[in-house]
Amino acid sequence: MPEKTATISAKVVARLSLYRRLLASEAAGGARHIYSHQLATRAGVSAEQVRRDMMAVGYNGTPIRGYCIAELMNCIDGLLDAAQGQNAAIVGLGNLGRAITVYSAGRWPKLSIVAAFDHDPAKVGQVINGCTCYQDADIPRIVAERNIRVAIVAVPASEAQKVADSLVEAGVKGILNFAPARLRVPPDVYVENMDVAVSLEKVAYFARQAPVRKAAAGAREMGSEDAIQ
Amino acid sequence: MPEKTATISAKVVARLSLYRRLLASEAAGGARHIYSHQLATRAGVSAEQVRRDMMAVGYNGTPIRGYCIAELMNCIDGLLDAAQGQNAAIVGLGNLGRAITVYSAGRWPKLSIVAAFDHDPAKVGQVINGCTCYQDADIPRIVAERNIRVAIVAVPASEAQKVADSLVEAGVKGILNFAPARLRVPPDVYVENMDVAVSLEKVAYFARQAPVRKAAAGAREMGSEDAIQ
DNA sequence: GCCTGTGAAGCTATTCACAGCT
DNA sequence: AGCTGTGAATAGCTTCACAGGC
Repeated sequence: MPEKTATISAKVVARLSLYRRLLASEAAGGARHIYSHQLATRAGVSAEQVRRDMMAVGYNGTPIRGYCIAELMNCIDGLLDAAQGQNAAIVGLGNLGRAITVYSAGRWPKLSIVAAFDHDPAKVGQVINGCTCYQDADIPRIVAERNIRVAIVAVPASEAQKVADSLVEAGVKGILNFAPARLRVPPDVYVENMDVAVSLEKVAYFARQAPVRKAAAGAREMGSEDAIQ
Repeated sequence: MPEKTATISAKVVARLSLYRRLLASEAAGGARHIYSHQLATRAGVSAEQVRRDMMAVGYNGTPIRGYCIAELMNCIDGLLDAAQGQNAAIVGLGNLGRAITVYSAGRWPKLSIVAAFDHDPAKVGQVINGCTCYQDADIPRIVAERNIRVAIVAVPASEAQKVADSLVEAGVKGILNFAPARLRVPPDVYVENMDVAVSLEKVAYFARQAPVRKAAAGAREMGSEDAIQ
C-alpha cells in the first residue's frame, strides 16, 4: 500500500464535514447505524451521492444495517482531521470576527483558533473564549510561534490583501476569506471565499425565479422576471 | 407570449455578481473599457470563463477595446436586479446578524434589508442602519406587509428550521442560511448555505495538503455554493 | 500582433441501473 | 424484501483552439 493518498475533491470534503456533523447528532440521539438514504436526506443530497462519498473515504457499510455510525465517524475524522491538531488564527475582530471566534471555540478537537488579530489597539489584549487578540503587526511573530497554517480573514475589503500577504508570508497555507475581495496568493495557498454580497445577490436572483404558485389568482408582479436583454 | 430566458446557472450568477462589483471599482478608478483577461485576473477566473459568461448575459464587446464597463454593468444590473426592487429580512441579531446588517446597509440600490427579527425581547425595537428589529413572532405579519421574498437566517442551528418554516409560510422564496443546519423547504424556495464550520474544515484540510499539491493547480473556487444541496 | 466569440474537446460531478449480498 | 457498491451513462462546467476582425 505504498500508494500516495489520492487527494479528495473540495466538494467531497465539504460533504464529509457535513456528514460528520450529522452523524454526531444521530449518535447523540442514540442511533448506532444509518442507511445511505437516511444520511442523504439529512444532508440534502442523493443516496447515491452518499455512497460515492463512502467510496472516496474507503469505508464499507453492510447491506443489512447500513453504515456503523461510530466507525464511519472515525473514518471521516481520519481524513479531515490533522493527526496532531491544527492551529488557526482570525484577523479582524469586528462583529463578524467575534461571531466566528465565539462559534468556533471548543467546537473541534483537532482545530482551534488560538490567536486573533486586529488593527484597533483598543481590541488588543481582549480575550474571547480563551483566544487572545494581538496587534495585527504581530502576525508574523505569532503565526510562526504557534505554527499557524490556517487563517480566517474578517477585515474590510480594503485591508484584505495586505492581511493575506502577511499571513502567507508568515506561513499560512489556507485562508477562509470573508472580505468582499479576491485575494492574490501563491498557488500553494488554498483560499475559500465566503462572499456574503455575492451569495445574497444569488439568493435574491433565484427568489425571483421561483415558480409562481398556480392557485394564487392575483399574483401581482407578473412582469418582474421578464428577461432583460 | 415569448418564452422566458433560460434561467442562468448559480455559478454564472455568482460570477456576474462578482464582476459587477469589480467593474464598479474599475469605473471608480476612471476606466472606461476592460478586456476579458483583465476582468478575469481581478475575479480569479480564466479569460475564457469571462467570455462565456458574457455570452450568458448576451453582451458583446469589441476586439478593439474589449468591454465597455458602463454598458456591461447595465447589462448585469438588468439580469441580477429586480426591476422594482426587492425587500429582504434578517432573522437573528447576534454578532453575525449585526455584521451582515451593517455591511448590507445601502449597498444595493435594488435590494435592502428592511426588517430584522430576534427572539430576544431586549433587541426588539433596536434600529440598525435604518432597519428595525421586531419580535420573531411578527415574522408573518411584517414579511407580508413589506412583501419580503428574501431572508437571511442567522440564528442558532436549533432554531433554524422553525424560523425557516415561518419565513416560507409567510412567502419568502429565497433564504441565505448561516445556521449550521440543513433546512427543509418546499422545492420552490431557494436556499444558499453559508456553512462556516464546513468551510473552515475544508480550508484546514487543503492547508494540510499544501506541501503535496502540485504548484500548477491554482485554487479556483467560487463562493460557497459548491456546498451541498 | 491582440482582441472577441464560439464549436469542440476535456473534465468533473452526479445519477442511473443493476449485480451481489444477507 | 431492501440494502450496498459500482460500471455506465448523463449532465454540467471549464478549457482548448481557432476563425474573424481591427
